[in-house]
Amino acid sequence: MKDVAARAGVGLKTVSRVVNGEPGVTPETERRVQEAIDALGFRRNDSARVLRKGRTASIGLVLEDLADPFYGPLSRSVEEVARAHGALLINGSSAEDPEREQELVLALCARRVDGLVVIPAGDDHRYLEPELKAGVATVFVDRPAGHIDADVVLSDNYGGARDGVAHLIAHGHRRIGFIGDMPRIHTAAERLRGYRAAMEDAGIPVAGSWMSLGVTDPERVRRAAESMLTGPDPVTAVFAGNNRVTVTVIRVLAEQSRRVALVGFDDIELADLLQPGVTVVAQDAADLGRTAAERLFRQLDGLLVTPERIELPTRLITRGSGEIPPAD
Amino acid sequence: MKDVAARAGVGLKTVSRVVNGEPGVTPETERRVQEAIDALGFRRNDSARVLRKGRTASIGLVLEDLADPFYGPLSRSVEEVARAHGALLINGSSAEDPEREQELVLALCARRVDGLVVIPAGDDHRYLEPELKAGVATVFVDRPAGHIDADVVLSDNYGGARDGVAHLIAHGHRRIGFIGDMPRIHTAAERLRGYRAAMEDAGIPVAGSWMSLGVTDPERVRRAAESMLTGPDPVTAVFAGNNRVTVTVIRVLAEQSRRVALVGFDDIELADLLQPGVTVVAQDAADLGRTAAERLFRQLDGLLVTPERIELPTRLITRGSGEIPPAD
DNA sequence: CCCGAGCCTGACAACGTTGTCCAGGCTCTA
DNA sequence: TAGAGCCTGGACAACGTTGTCAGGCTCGGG
Repeated sequence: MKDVAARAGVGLKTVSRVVNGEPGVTPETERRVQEAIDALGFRRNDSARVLRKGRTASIGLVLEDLADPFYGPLSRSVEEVARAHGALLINGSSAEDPEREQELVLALCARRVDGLVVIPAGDDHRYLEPELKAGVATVFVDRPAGHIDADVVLSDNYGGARDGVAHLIAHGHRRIGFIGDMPRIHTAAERLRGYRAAMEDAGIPVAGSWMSLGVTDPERVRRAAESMLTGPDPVTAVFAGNNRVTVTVIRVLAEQSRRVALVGFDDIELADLLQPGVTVVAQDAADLGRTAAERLFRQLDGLLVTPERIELPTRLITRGSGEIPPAD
Repeated sequence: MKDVAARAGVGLKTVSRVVNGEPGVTPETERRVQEAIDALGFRRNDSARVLRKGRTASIGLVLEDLADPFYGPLSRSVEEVARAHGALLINGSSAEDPEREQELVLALCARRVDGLVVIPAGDDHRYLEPELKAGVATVFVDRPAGHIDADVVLSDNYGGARDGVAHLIAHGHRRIGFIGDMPRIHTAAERLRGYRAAMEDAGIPVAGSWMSLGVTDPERVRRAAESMLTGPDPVTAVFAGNNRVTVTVIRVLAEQSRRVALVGFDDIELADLLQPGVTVVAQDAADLGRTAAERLFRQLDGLLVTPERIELPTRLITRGSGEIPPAD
């Protein structure tokens, strides 16, 4: 900027005025400055600007895995809202590791992002307290924060799972398997709770062998599914706790001779083209992201004070696999 | 930091030393400083640090759409490499709009990212020249840069498409349709070129009605597919130019009474579970991202000078749909 | 006992920008 | 023609950090 000022023969502040489109500069002067800018290929240094102004016009998004088809649309919708507010998005994947989550969040705070959208991996976020006090707007998504009071936007995991399982029960199933992630993950625990509630509502006692918790890699999901299908008290239907589990279960069911019903949590692409189509409890990832980001910016505008918990509904999409009758 | 220094009763520089783990501080002093840091919830301001040191330890990634299942893994692998180098990733979607691409890239440059990974939307990148001269490391991915000399990492779109079409020809097809994106997009043009080459190699003249270029939204892809299936010179096989086209074509083919062969560019999830399984030319998105990011950091280490063009191979995965014989 | 070496520590400038404040010149009116 | 008021432009400090350098202290050797 100094160079530009020298070349244009004006003061520093005048260049600043031109760069920022501030009023009070003669067209003639502005032209000279603009010329110098183009000639020197000058671009304002936003780091210095941030230092002076205090706002970075950027927000951070910490999620589990950018490559997961559930988080892609979520991330995109957060980005859209950020863009509408003139902010950039810094992205980080925690890989479901609480330590890595904390490391990422603190790195983002050190960058002085204006706000944070966090899909928590850990269950204790007291480390964020100084930052919150310092004014970093924060919204949690998909799972609530641990031990701190903050905004959170999530899907109705409990209700969705309960409806999905009730759907199977309504089609005559009584022996229904559940395969989900570790119950330490909020969404997984809620979905399990929904499963149990639906079973209890129908007066069906749940056998321990029908539930598989904490398995998530394809190989172990496969073994879990096979064992509940061939065990002493074989299930006639399976409720899959998330998109990755669903995909593996589909593969296992395709190999079975008898027909087994399936309802999965999370929609998956091409689910309607499979034989049978896959019945799912769908949540709207983009809507989660949008809602969270909008709330974040409302915080930044100083319009919000009390943290709130927003729950978005899920939707049962019937496509065939959930309507298969029990084959005892 | 000033506050910390005051509270610990030491100089500014001493606090800086403690924060950065620099040697030359008595354990006793360090303890006092650490205490003050904890008490005040101090966190180093990286903006100021950047301003002083000149490096931001962050890189920018500009792609078309974070929600596209092709870019998720790519983005993730770039992030992994960045993480390994202690850098954060700033993400932006251009929505295939050249203007928005430029806007994003320049915003990232103003933030003084150390490097850029760009999946270009436009075909003229001369606007980047001042930045390149200023030392911003840059690698283009998936498509080459326009009018500037820069590193680029891409898939063998031409070869992949040629092989895919040749595969259909080898299974007896002669009337093969091609549905792809606008030829102004490099990948689309290359794949079209591969299609033409395979046809020419086999001595098959291509009818204009067999090609649909520039359609990309589901509705128009559907119409294009239907018209080449029912036209005067109906095709017996379709080559789909990208993942989104493939998905729509699958839907259309599922409605047909006769069996039509299909090979798609880009792998899609669950492709193996459909009836028939979808034969595809797969490119490795994660590998593209990783290769590009690694090259970026080698640039940053000053190890590279001459821009290079790196082409990664594609892989034909046969699953059934591409092996259907022609039904004349 | 004195001096030099070596270790800690802190003062200060600088990074590039913007907000504040003031000066100088111009116009317009009385 | 003089004074008031407006408009343009520049000097300067400050944002929070780090590199440079110098000062003061301790300790050991002469």
